[in-house]
Amino acid sequence: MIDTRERILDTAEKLIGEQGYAATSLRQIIAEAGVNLAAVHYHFGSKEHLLDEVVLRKSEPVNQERIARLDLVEASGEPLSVERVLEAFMAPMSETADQNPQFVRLMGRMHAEGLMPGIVERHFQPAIGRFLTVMRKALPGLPEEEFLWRIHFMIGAMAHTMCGAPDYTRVSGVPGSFRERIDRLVAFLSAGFRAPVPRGQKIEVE
Amino acid sequence: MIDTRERILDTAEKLIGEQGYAATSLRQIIAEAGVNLAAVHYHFGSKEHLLDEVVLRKSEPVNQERIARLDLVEASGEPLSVERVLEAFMAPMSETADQNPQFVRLMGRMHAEGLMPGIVERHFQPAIGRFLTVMRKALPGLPEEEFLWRIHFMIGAMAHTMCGAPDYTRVSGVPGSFRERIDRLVAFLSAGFRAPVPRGQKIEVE
DNA sequence: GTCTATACTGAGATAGAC
DNA sequence: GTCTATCTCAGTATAGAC
Repeated sequence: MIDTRERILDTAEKLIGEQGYAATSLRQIIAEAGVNLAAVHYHFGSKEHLLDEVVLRKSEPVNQERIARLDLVEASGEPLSVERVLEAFMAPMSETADQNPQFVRLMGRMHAEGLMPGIVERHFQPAIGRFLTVMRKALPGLPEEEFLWRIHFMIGAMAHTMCGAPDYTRVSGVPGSFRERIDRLVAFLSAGFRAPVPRGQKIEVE
Repeated sequence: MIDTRERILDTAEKLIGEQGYAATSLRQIIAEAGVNLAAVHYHFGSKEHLLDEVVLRKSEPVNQERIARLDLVEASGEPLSVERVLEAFMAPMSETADQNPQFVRLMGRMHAEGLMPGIVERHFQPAIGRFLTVMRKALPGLPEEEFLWRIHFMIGAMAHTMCGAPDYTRVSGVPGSFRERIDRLVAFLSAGFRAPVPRGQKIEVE
């Protein structure tokens, strides 16, 4: 059989995006792809490694674009705008998302099943490292510890917004592009990153 | 066997907290609890329902406390402070977390395995509904759609901070209580909720 | 090198005796 | 209420045909 490997990848991407990783058995994938069970283990070694290849194929271009845009922002000269750095990191994701619903579905499944941390560690580290470097330059006055916590808050909000609960758009009636989500998120996060640093046990701003 | 049900619950809570839900088999739970496999299905129906009972036992008091504090804040009279409402919602979680590491571990596992959305839907809805009502009063000028998106961002940041990646505290050297995390998070989110609403395609603040 | 056929181990679930 | 025995289905491993 020609292209056994590609047919497994394509079918796996489709089924895992539709049903999730845990709910999709290798036997279902091989039945729909018309290949033998052992061929999966020959080409990929395990179900987990198969997933890795499926994700890598789609996420690699996004992360390349992220790094390219971050390089551009950094080269534009300081002082860097927090908004611009956030935009450079998030826009490639939203643009891919708006054009490729299947990719969004897949990443949403990964997030919903708690598989994102491992995937991020294996495939997203270079782009994230680049982002941290440039973002740090945009916030020179923020204490390092506070900076890291705020990055942490950002990651949570971003993951939940890009990968989780897309049904929230129903509320307004309009479908709602990812581009719009990102605009809202960037405004929210920029304000958060610029917030005064809390001191002492209780915060008494207001 | 007396107290079969309770012994199953206790053992399940311990093992799932240590190893995760998927990695803990019913056979391992029944071996350590000294009961029969079928007893689990008799008392709980399925592995999933067993997990529900385990989580409910621990999360119910936290959500009760949340509602009580939100009632207090609302009764204090308007205008309500965004910080106070956020504090009322998050403090019970951090206090329980700082006192009960096993509960934190369990919730962290739930989050890491993508089981939180279902748990939230089944057990946290009343407390969240109460929070939304009071929070809305603290932000009367914010458009409804933007309000909902910002709640969404908050949920993501909060889930990631309370349940995910506690190792981030290593960076600073100090252990870092949940109380401290909440203070930082409240400051960050309050600024985000008060950010200007983005209009048009691109944001040009700065 | 690629792939097929088949067997192995362990999971959750269930029927029915006691 | 509890337990024994059994069922189905999962991922994995291996032997050997082409």
